[in-house]
Amino acid sequence: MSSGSNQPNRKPTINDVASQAGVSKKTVSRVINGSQGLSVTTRERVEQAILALGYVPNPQARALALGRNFAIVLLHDNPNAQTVQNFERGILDAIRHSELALMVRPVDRRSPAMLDDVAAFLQQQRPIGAIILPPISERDEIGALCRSMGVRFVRVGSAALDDDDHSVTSTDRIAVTEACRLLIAMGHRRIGFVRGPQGFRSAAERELGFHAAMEAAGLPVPPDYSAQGDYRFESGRSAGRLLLSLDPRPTAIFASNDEMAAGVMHAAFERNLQIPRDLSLVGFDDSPTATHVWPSLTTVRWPIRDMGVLAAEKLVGDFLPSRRFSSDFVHLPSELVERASIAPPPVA
Amino acid sequence: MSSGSNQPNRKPTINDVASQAGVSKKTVSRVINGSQGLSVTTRERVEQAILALGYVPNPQARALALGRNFAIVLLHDNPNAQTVQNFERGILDAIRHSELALMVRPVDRRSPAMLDDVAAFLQQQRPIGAIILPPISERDEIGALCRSMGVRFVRVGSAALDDDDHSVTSTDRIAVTEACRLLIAMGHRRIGFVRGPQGFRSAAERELGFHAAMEAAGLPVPPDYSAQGDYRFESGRSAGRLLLSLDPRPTAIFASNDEMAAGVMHAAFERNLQIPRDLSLVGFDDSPTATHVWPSLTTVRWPIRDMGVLAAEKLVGDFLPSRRFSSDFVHLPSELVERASIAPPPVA
DNA sequence: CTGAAAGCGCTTACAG
DNA sequence: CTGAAAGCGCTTACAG
Repeated sequence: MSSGSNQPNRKPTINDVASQAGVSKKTVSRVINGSQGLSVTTRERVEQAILALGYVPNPQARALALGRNFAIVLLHDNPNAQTVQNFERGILDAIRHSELALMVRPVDRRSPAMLDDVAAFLQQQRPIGAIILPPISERDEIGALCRSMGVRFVRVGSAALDDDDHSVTSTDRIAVTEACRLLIAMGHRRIGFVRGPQGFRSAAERELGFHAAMEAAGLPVPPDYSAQGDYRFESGRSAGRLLLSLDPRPTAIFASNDEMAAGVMHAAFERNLQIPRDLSLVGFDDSPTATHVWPSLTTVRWPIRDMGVLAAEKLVGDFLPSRRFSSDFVHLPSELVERASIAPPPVA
Repeated sequence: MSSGSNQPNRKPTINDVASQAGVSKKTVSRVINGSQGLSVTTRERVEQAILALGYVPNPQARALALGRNFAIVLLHDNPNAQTVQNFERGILDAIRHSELALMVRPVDRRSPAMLDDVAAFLQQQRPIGAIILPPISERDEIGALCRSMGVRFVRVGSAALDDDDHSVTSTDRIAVTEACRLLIAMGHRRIGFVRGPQGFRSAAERELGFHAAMEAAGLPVPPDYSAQGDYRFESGRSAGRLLLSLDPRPTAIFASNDEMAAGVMHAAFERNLQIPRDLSLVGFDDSPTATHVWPSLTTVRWPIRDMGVLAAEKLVGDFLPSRRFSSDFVHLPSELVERASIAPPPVA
């Protein structure tokens, strides 16, 4: 835990650049910040001095002067590690060649002090902006909080949660409708549904997609063919046991995420049912689990990493050297991935 | 993207506290930083003023004055999202009630500029310290770099990578030996092994654990009963196909992580082998996959989250209000988790 | 045990 | 188009 020794060649500061270029440090500052209205000659001279000295602006000093940290914060309370990690990757992809850093801040959705915690954190760290993941992204108060604090923000979700400048959205409903339409086209009539947790917008959207497909096909949706889950494996197994004990039992089940689909698989195997021969199964997320289970799981790919990129670009596009999505982009498609877990229903 | 409006009651600064308490700001600074040698009366007066005003030190100003950011950075190039996420959780658990923030920095192991990138990042962000995950934690240069820059660091790994102040370690070798001993005790004689990627210390440790168990039991380890993998699912499937085509084929396989174990399962099912009836299988990590596959996978729990806590406590214990591990702690046990994927070998 | 001065490395009005 | 002055909110020697 030694502290730094005084390096012979200390880091060059804005003053070094200024004297090297023969200008004031204000002018150097203008170059760093890409301000308009500088003579080309001056700018070039400064840029050369910056290069020659290997000057890099000190983020701490800028942060103090600006009252803003050159960082963006990822605010989340998402229980799924893979999901969070993929968002992180996407954000980091986007800011890789920028001067921005990523800070991570998990919050506790159940705590009554959650909003105060977030407020205190933003007040302290003063990031340029925040990217907010579901499910907390779905709470309007958190958008209001960021607005009132002058912190940029983007809310990520399975449906539009805010205006286009402040939201990034996947098309879960459409994708689920498509998946169920495929099952119906294969001949399935009794399709079970495992719900996501109550109060989650993603869960609601996926259920709406299911109902849309069933209605369009004129198929009934008896209440007992839907079972409540909470996005976790255990809840999927319980839901599967329930649905598979129905008579007649469903010939296909859509689970609102892959973890619950894995739980349904266990319920099926417990009853010696084979997938997809006796039961077709579709999940949602395209998580590693979907490829690891046997048979591999047909699922909907949730474009998480791309959503992370888009959210970061929307948030701090003006700090990025390049971007992948155009600035008015909002919706990223969730897409069906066909694998081995679906087949036509058994001929009764 | 509105910028902040001037709030009627701006944040109190150290000056406000100083005048409220009737002391100099230097004294306030001393209280904030817990310096020795202050009269109890003075300290109490300052603490009351801090409470009354709701004062919180401005991290940006401290960072500039100290030349240190009140943050720790997680440096990693780990391909496994779940692993990274669990470390993050552990670190965040530890620093929850501190003034520290967590920054995440993935790096590219293959890039020749990797060390320069890390150096530039540390130079810019000036974190208090860095927690370094495997596999890059295994490179001694990265420890040397942190030392030379006066940045605290802890290297996490499956074996001691540095002195006790700078490393947190799991006991992979012992745990794998134990797992294999269990297989042997069940009656297995031909045990296949799927290696992790070359050059990874965790992979080497796990293989050493396997060999130790086999040797202790006087069992041969024919070279073709070991197959190369890279910790990814596909490599596990390939390795499984190879091992299961041997004659006589192994009655049990140890895969160096769960993802590869899932791949071996696929290879077994492709050949219509049943697990554990025809083949016993053990993985490593206790990742979600281990519970999601059917049959659920016997595996070794890698104590990632605890390692994250311990690493953070070791790194910045002096900034934390409380700690879970004593400061001289280094080794955290990897433990066997018995599930449904192992059984005695088929009676030939 | 406590304080006045100077400084960390930037940026923001305000001039000219 | 460019600059001198003041300030962001802390801490570090140096005194006393």
